[in-house]
Amino acid sequence: MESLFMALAEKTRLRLLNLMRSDQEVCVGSFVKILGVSQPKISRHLAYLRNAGVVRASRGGKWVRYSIARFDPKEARDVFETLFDWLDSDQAMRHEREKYIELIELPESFIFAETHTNERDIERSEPAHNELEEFLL
Amino acid sequence: MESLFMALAEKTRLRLLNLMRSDQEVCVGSFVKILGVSQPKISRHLAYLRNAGVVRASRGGKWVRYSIARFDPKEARDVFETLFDWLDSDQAMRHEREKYIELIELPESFIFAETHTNERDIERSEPAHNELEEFLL
DNA sequence: CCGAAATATATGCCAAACCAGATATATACT
DNA sequence: AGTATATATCTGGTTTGGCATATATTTCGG
Repeated sequence: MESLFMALAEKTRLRLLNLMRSDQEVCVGSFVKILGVSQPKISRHLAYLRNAGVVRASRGGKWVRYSIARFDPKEARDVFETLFDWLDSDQAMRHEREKYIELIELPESFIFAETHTNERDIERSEPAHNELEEFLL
Repeated sequence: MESLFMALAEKTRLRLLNLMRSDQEVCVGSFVKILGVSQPKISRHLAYLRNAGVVRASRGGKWVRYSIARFDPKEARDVFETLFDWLDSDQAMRHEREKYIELIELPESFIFAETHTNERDIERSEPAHNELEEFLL
């Protein structure tokens, strides 16, 4: 219980969780780009959350996607529900989250690309960060 | 927001908050006796909670009584509600809290004694810690 | 009514532990 | 190879606990 709250006691981690709401799976690259935080920092905080049992990771191809774990006691889930409502009342948090939701709703979104055929791979091998940064601009 | 969760990320502080549920005002001595933790440690963690804006203190005579503060955003209060439900699902927490509630329901409870008449004072001048420790045994 | 004693609470200090942040390096996948 | 992600390490700052001590408030003795 303490470790869960410890996991929530940091801004970056709250922003990470905010993007993982609604059973969304988010890959590290998205975090990096949307939050504008360095990749090692993101990775480290994700490791914190992982160790605290707050998120789980699943590797799909080159990407690792994180999502919020389901908790044993229902009461813990309820805490998260209310936390999310709180996050939603925050202007910046809501904006970041909407930005992410827009992003993944793009049909050509490469963020969640699974295994690709070769054609697709070529598309993806384009300088992806440029497209993404353009979109996020 | 982070500071609030930081305040919750420690067992002693959670136990303190657990005793302050239901708009109860609790004096430092009660914490010390019920939780079995040294007085400076209690005082320190209470100061931590005070600085984080989680609790407020009011002095009544010789005693200082702490209670959970009311928060600005409703969403923060909701987090606390669910936190309390979670605490209540914990065996030890529930027991500690019941112990405290029994204690303050004693009509002769000296825990919250305000200014006393002389007769009363005599009662209180008995070795109070013995009574209390007896009760808590 | 004054001052000493008793009780309740807070704080200063120190060492140990812990944690965040950054950079560098390693690993895994394509 | 090159890209995506993870880990290791170091450093500085924060937290923590214990102990002693300081402050505040009431009580009591004279």
